[in-house]
Amino acid sequence: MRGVSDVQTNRADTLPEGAKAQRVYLSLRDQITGGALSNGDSLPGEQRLAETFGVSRVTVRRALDALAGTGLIERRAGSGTTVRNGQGEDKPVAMNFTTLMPQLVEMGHSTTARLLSFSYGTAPDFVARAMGLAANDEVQIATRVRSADDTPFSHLTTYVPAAIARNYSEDDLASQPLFALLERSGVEIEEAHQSVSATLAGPEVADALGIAVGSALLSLRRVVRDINGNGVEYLSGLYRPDMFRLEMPLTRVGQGAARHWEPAIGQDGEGTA
Amino acid sequence: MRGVSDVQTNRADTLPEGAKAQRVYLSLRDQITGGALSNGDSLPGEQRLAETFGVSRVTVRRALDALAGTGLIERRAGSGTTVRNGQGEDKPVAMNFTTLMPQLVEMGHSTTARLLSFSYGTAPDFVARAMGLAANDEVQIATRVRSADDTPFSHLTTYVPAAIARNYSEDDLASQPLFALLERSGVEIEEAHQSVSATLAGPEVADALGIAVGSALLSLRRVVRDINGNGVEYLSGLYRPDMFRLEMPLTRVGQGAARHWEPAIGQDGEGTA
DNA sequence: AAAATCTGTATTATCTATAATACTAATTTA
DNA sequence: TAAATTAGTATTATAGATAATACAGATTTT
Repeated sequence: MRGVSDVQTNRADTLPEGAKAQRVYLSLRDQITGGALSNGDSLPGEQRLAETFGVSRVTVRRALDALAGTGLIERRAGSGTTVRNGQGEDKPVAMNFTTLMPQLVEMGHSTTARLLSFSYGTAPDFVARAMGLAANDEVQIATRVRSADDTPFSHLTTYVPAAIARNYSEDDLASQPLFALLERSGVEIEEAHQSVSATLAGPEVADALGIAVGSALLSLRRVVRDINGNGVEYLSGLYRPDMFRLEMPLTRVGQGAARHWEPAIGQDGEGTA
Repeated sequence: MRGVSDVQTNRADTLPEGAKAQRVYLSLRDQITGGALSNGDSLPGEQRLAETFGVSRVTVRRALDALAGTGLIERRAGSGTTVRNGQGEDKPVAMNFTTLMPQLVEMGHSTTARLLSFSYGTAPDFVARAMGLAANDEVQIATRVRSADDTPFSHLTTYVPAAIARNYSEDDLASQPLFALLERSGVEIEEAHQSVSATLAGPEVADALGIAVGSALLSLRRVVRDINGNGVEYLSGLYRPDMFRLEMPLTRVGQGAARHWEPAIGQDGEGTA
């Protein structure tokens, strides 16, 4: 009854039931995947963890059970618990600032898209406002999940004015980046505004991304306008932080008071190899 | 025993305790903020919601209590529950891409900093690796919390090589952006690499930011290097998504195959007024 | 070998989320 | 006005998460 869950490498569907155990689990998990706890590191003892989190040892135990189930930690009686962060950081998909719009083509990974829903309807309030549409304007609403090497990493919902959206098909959406489709449709893209934030995974998104409800997600909102200032795309994207990072290499240019930062294009901070 | 919690407008501290209530809360919240439920919309009755989610009415009630606490819904006996997606978005602190390094000076808000901890020690593995230091190199480790209008919104931990850090005092850290202190110390900053992701609030950070353990946080890692390629600062920043957004206005420049995106400097997408 | 530390396991008690039910008061609808 | 629907409130019961405690087995340290 938990949707699609028995996948090959679903290391994420083991959330403990209790609320406190959940927090301990999620907190430790993020410390590991986030780099605060590296591979060989040994965790504090269960008793100490219990004190740190202000819960009982049983609760800590549940969280550790879940973590051990995902393979993130290894426990040995007498010795202790050590981090088993499957070594090399797993190379999450990195979206560079400058290659941001072209939506992750050629990333070294083979990314695929799956269309979850597709419909036409009136634009929601906040979309209409952001894009500068009338309240009754019709838009195409599509939700897609993108995967890298068969692991889903992003949940994207796009709103495109119906007049523009008619220029491409449903199949196009599943196979090509929306960005390319827009330009193919003759839209002259001029400006975009992006806002990055964070949120928690709700049931639907969690299911689609193969993660636990309550996991942290990177949230990105994007409004794209053409040369006339008309909104042509509204994107609401949710990304798994363990699979996806937004990278921004910067260099400092100019002299004196005019000295400021600019994106370092053409060079990757970490390398995408 | 929950640390500082009775703040004026902390709407982020309302995650329900129970696991089922959490799911209902997150699901409804996402439907609202995601646009599936717009402003004036009225929700189904509590009894119906209970049936839909397969939980009891008490559980639904908890979720709704939390939603009402955040101001996302409004409940009236006899009438029902309506979505109050308070449109104006509450104007959180917005950090523009181009003004990113100067760390939020002149934001329209009065931001203050509080020094949580301050010490010298050997750099953690991941810091040493990222900055290109030897494993035993000494660094200054400082943790600060920044607040806007007395509401904390960011939790920053910085690592600076001891040799550089000796050039400024502990008091300097509490009053000035680290960035300014570095340049004052004669460091010639040349390059930075930032990585944005998301994570969950652990006990310490949650307490410092006045939010609930398990809340979503925007996570930013920054490595700054000087003209010789030596790492001079490593920053690990956690930001409350309800108080902080990373904004990126972009424009499309160039022609043909060379057409690409560049940050639109000097113009704010939302306005910082 | 002894001591200390750790996970593994078990037991019991308590607290709390959840469920089921009933009722009141406000509001809308017929 | 009467009926229906709704949120607000309260009560009771149950199940499950959590806490507190104790001890055994494994491992490391002294």
